[in-house]
Amino acid sequence: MDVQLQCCEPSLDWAGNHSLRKKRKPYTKYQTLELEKEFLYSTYVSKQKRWELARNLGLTERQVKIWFQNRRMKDKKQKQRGGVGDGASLSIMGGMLKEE
Amino acid sequence: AVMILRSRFLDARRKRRNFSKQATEVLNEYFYSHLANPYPSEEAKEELARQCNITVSQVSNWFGNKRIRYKKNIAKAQEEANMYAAKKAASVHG
DNA sequence: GCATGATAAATGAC
DNA sequence: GTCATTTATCATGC
Repeated sequence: MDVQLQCCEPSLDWAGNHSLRKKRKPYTKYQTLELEKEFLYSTYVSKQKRWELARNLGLTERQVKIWFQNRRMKDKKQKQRGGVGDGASLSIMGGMLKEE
Repeated sequence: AVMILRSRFLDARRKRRNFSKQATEVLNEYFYSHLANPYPSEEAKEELARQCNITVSQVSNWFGNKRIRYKKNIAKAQEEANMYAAKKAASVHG
């Protein structure tokens, strides 16, 4: 909880109004799946492919570009974190399978 | 489908644990003592991570959440204050 | 039921 | 391009 009142110094310049920013809108399962599919072939997308993806998924080319940038960062972060085998047991798999 | 399963394992949200009271204390202490500029350097993050026994990424996550939620609470409190101030003013003149 | 930590879109510095 | 952020959302803890 942050109920520490600003008693003396409300001069927090870092808390500026970034409120003109476009609101984050989660992508659909289909959009994410198609993007992930393309990411498997190449972590970098050509301009032609980017145009096709944007058109087929109802996204802008800028959104596709940024998605691949964020996806590469996620990939790097996961690799830094010591790969996939993090000691997860197979017994948990069963619970996941019936969710989808 | 296989990809989704793998992402489920990699998604740490499904195994989230609250930080220890001491760790939260250390982080809050830094945050409020640097309220004018609550952006710890990479070195400071590493030191905080060591003190709190968490990763640097977790320190970054904590400060990111702390900044936005602190700012939001300030804004909400201010909004509430303005609302009651306006209500009081209206009742006086009404 | 919200507080909290982690992740997903989106921006901007460089 | 990377990368540290902002912000909303997700998933969990309690």
